[in-house]
Amino acid sequence: MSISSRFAVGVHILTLLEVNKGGVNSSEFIAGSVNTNPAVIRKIMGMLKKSGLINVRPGIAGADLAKDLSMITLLDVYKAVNVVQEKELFSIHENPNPECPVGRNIQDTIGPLFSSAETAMEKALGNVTIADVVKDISKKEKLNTV
Amino acid sequence: MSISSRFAVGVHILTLLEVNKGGVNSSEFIAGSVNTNPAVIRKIMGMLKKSGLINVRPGIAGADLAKDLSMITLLDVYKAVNVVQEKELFSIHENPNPECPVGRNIQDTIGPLFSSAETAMEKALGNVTIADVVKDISKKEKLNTV
DNA sequence: TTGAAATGTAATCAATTTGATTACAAGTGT
DNA sequence: ACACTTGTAATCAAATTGATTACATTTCAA
Repeated sequence: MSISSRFAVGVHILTLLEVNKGGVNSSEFIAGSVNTNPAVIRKIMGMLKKSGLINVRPGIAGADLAKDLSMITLLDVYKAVNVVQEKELFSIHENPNPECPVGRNIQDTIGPLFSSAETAMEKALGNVTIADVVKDISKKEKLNTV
Repeated sequence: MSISSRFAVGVHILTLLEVNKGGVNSSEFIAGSVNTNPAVIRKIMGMLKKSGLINVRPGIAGADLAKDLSMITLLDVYKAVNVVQEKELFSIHENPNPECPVGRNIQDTIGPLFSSAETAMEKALGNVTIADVVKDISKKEKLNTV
């Protein structure tokens, strides 16, 4: 299984808010860039808003970043869109046999190990910001334009 | 979404093969410890076998480890049970708008970033072996027995 | 103040995945 | 020959995803 593309879309949205900050970033406009339904965008924007990453208001078209580009990490987005619940990247089978030495301990033993791996992944996400994403896209655009 | 418990069950199986290496580790016995259906165990064992982690033969009851405990990492198990396809821990939305600067570059930009995070996670899994798991369970058992 | 336009949010739907279950062919040893 | 086990496919309910539709609520301008 893969982690929901809601995460990638969240990054897309934030990036677009910056790149198109001169224009009106309505859910419909963003949906056109992402290529999905405006309602999907609004749902994700609601999550980004709830986490304090963007400003959006009912009735008013458009949204913008609530923080500096360089202060928003991919981890912030990842957490915001709830693609994985805390400590649940890896699921562990429930109700193993308590009468078996392995069964009665396996959960407590691998739980922390799985958490460490999950944390390592999150740490990597925390080292990248939306500013980095915008910068990379700018670089790619310049190369394509030459 | 969470990664399939097939991974956790895979670790459980390998651990049990060691802890109960004196006995006959049939799919039925293992299923009793994991608390699931024998067919589920056989399917996972088939994957572990295909990756060279265990020995199992048709018609012959039981299985055993094909390598030294300390030479089997959680990453080996993770790869063996196919819970996540290569470079696909994070899914990225398809068909973003090619007429938008963000849309036409977002995939190539976040792809490598997501891969790095995925690799960080895998590296953490690679640092732990089944021997470590067995050792931890032994420790817990001794504490419980006192 | 009326109406157009946008956000917020819920409900529904098809597609996909998971784990459980059943069934049975094929291999093995007594 | 027979009992037992593995290998494997098919089926099924439950859960999740993303798309879609619908509509209440909010805002602002005419």
